[in-house]
Amino acid sequence: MTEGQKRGPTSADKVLGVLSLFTAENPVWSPERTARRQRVSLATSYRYFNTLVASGMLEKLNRNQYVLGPAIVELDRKVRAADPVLKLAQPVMERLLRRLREPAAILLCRYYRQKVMCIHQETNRSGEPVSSYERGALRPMFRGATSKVILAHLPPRTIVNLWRDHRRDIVANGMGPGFEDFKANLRTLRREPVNVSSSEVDEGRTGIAAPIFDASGRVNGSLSIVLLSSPASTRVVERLSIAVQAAAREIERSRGNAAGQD
Amino acid sequence: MTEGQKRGPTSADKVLGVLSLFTAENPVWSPERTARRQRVSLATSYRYFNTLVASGMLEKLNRNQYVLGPAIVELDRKVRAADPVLKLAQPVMERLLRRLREPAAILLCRYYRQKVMCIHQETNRSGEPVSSYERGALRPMFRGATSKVILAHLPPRTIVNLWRDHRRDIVANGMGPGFEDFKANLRTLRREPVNVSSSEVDEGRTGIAAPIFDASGRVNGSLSIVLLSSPASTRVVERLSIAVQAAAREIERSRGNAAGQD
DNA sequence: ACGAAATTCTCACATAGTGAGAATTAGGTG
DNA sequence: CACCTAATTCTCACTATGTGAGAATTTCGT
Repeated sequence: MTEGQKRGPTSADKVLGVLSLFTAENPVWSPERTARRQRVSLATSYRYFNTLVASGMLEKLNRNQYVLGPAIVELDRKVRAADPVLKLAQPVMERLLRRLREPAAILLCRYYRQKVMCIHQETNRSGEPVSSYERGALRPMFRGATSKVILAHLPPRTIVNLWRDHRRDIVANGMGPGFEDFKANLRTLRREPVNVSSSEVDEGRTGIAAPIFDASGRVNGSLSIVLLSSPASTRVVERLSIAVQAAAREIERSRGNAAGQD
Repeated sequence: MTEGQKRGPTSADKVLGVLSLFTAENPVWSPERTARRQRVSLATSYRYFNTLVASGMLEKLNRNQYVLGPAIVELDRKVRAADPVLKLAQPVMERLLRRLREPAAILLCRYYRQKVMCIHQETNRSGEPVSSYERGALRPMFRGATSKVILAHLPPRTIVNLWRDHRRDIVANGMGPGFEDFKANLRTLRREPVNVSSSEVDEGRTGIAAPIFDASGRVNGSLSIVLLSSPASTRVVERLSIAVQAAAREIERSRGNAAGQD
């Protein structure tokens, strides 16, 4: 475990790194600003932009303005088409949703880079925002039913890494103060077939989540019901808990696979 | 116009090139197969895969199996969030759809790489496939209302390039046989505020499409209604034509922008 | 058509990407 | 649980190629 030689980022790393500068708040970048940010020359920055534009990952909007490009849209379609879990889950999610009377959303989520990402959302509230937790959106790992139910079943390696990197956050969410406490909390979570959490992510929302496992028993993600209105009666929660569980089982039954490292 | 020196693909080009190997039919690739395909050594191919996995663009599924990764999902969300046309169009599309009684889909499309790409689809047929023309899907440039209405308004440069690269296809779709004929056909298309085409893409479907222009008068894309059932009465088509036009205008009114080169 | 800013080009240099093969790791199997 | 094979990483020498500085050129708004 003695530090291996640190290898500098490769050229392609830096090119791909450009993409991660683009965010919802900052969707437009210029080669100049990027050059400064990445500590490369302006010429090099232009070279990066050109290869990214050539591949369609970026698109030139105007003179000095580049945005994320259409190749990404095309690629995401392929991701959807190739995702076996999504393919199996979607009809199950639709059916589950159709049984609900209250305004709600059904979420399919997965672990990604120490966070949880939404893969698919079905909602019965057409038009307006039920949950901003839509495909591609990330949520914290330690709050909300959707996340916690995944967290609880992550492999030990990953748990250790999470503790190493997010100790403060874990403690702040009442899963501390020590590593042993954290593990004990996860053990407790694992005992319950579903997790129910209220107002942990969005005020007033209640999440009811069940884990989805792959053929070899690893957590593949989670399926959850998000209720718009604050906690209904206990009986309703119980009914819905059984429903998500059943749906998760149904998805598992047709055994797909997907990955998830840290 | 004497050939400039051909510059070989840069390293990053080749790394990004790996992504384009992944398709719906062939969603899983190994470093080995990729190495042969790209004419690089196995070691280099592994290096490519590693940088792509590190960035999340690829994901290791199993031993020798890599698939497109979650970073793409995350990026597409940012693309959606940053797309001003989409943001404006979506509510308009929903409203338009709500007025239709017949099973239908509303499509928002754009030009991309000598093809037309779907940006968003709204449908009133929940569950089952109304149109496989969903976000990220590509369609031929010379068939279907959705495409033709964009084609008609592309800038001259692009038209020339299309003729150069797809003469055969253009002629096969009855827009030939010469370049002058092609241009004449486009002129005719431009005269009509909407285009109506039946069974050109999918058997039995009818598309009614209107172009969307940006602030400086360039085609930004198209808005179209796709009817599931074969051609209704002329009166219905006329009513819908007026509706798409109105919707397209409405989108334009709140002036967004987007790009589109060849 | 003009002028300023954006973008590409040139070129010499050294970094860093490359291939061949050895070394190591990982996963399935008996 | 240890083996065996295939997958993956590592080493290293070499040279291709990515890089920065600045000049040349193009682009676009006015």
